[in-house]
Amino acid sequence: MDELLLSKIRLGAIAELLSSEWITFPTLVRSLGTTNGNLGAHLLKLVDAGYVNEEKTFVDKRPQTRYRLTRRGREAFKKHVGEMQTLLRKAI
Amino acid sequence: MDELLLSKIRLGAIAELLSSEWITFPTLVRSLGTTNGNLGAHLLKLVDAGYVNEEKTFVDKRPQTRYRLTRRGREAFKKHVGEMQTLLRKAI
DNA sequence: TAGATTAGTCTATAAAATAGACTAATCTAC
DNA sequence: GTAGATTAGTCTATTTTATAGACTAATCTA
Repeated sequence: MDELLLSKIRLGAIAELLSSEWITFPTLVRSLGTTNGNLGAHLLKLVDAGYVNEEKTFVDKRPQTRYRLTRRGREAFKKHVGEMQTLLRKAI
Repeated sequence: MDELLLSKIRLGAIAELLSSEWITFPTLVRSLGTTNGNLGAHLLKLVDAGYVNEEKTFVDKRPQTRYRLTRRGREAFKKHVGEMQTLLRKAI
């Protein structure tokens, strides 16, 4: 079981990233309804695990950090769901 | 998203309970490889949420606490898996 | 009766999540 | 140009949660 995926914020971030390409930090803060500090800590874990890529650039002379799901992150999420489904079969 | 189900120990307990009827406390401790105090705390949350029933009896003059998944717990787990699947569709 | 075993709770510690202060830079309006 | 507002993001302190193991109370074994 993937402990990284046992988190509301991290799962929410992955959900957002599943359907788009790059998403910026402030966009994720708003869509997840959390705070800068909290999201920053969670994203760091996802980056460290290789589940998301982080890219720091400047846009209009302002810093911009954006994130994208990696293949590895996508596969990890699929695997996680598969494990849950396997468990669920026992429930029916 | 059901925060109660975002826990390795609690998910593990539910996985055990999905396939059987009543399971005793020490059996769960052994199968989950955790400690008494830890499991006790997690089971308390599941009981408080109405996801599992707790029954305290005496067997051979010894106390025995055993647990069983409730319909509500089963449904909550199903719903949780369903939500994960919904997310996953975006990933493929 | 002494020591070992068992069930389970209680408590202290460790780890994780969270909020918001803080820094540094740009923008706006005077 | 400068004062105040805004933005991005990091850092730190606090709160919450998870965890381990001590502890209690009872039974069993020799």
